[in-house]
Amino acid sequence: MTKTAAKAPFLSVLRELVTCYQAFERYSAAHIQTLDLTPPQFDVIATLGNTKGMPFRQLGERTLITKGTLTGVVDRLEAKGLVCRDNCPRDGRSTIVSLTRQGEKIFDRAFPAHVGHLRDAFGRVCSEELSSLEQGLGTLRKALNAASGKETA
Amino acid sequence: MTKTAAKAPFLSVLRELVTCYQAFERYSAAHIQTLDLTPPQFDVIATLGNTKGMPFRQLGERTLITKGTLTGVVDRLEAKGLVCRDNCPRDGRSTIVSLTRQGEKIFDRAFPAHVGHLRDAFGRVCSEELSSLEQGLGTLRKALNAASGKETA
DNA sequence: TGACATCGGTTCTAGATAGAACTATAGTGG
DNA sequence: CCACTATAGTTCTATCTAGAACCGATGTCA
Repeated sequence: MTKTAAKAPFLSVLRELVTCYQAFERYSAAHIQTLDLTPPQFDVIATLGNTKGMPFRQLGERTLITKGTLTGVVDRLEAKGLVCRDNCPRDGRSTIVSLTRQGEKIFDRAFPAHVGHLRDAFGRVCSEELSSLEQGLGTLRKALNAASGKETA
Repeated sequence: MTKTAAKAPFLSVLRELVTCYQAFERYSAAHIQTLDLTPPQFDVIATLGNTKGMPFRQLGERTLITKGTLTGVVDRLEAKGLVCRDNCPRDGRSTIVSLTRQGEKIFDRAFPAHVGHLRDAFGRVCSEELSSLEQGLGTLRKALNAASGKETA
């Protein structure tokens, strides 16, 4: 009967977290796809927008993509002509990634459109509930980090 | 300036959803890894536990893994000797996946342990907050589904 | 200044992912 | 009973993923 394990009450929160996240991913990805981009590719474009470019390391921190993965994502964006790599004059190890002219065009068009798309969904939830949700998620995240011994807050 | 787009208030909820989900994934995966399983593999084991097996289709619905992906996951579990495929006597198209003896042993050991691991984290959050979180996530999920025109509720 | 640790990126490996095309079986309507 | 359609899994393609091993450039410290 897997007695204590079977129906711990928190498992339903867990399932909701997963399905909600997946619903968001699907919703967001469906729109991004119409731009011929993948979600990580869009993430990179969105992060580089309105900047003069940044090194790989920083780009990875902001997009939450690990460096090994990021190399491939940037490769494909470079192949599409949307970003370019340049040597960092200050540090011979470092590579600066920035949007090309064409990448900026995509950003200017796609970013506001995507935020608008998201607003269509999030706007259906009242702001009190959103802020309570944000707080609850923060609490859970801190609990997860604390439990994994990292105390990352 | 990407005026309307730049700092829509819901973007912070969004970011929290993503980071919280990732924190959960990391926390959960770290434990599962100690069992020499990947998260999807564990999902399959957990779903098959205490059942007599089920067809691919049903297994995919429950684990939220699409069928093309599921084939590969089951392949690897079969290679490890934890699950087996059998022809469905009722339907020649269908394949029944079930735990082997060894798979059941893993399940009996790993499933309660994993739930306990999760409880270590979720137990740090009071149950009122958890249920409020569950409700907020549900609301958002419904909003996302509604906005994508599916009205899936 | 020369040994050594560190850091930024790339490469490699194994696995997961969705989606589309494909195969074979099952059910359905004339 | 035969054509047609739908369904269950597999295969294929392109991408993403983390993590480990690697390589060249930097920085440190003795």
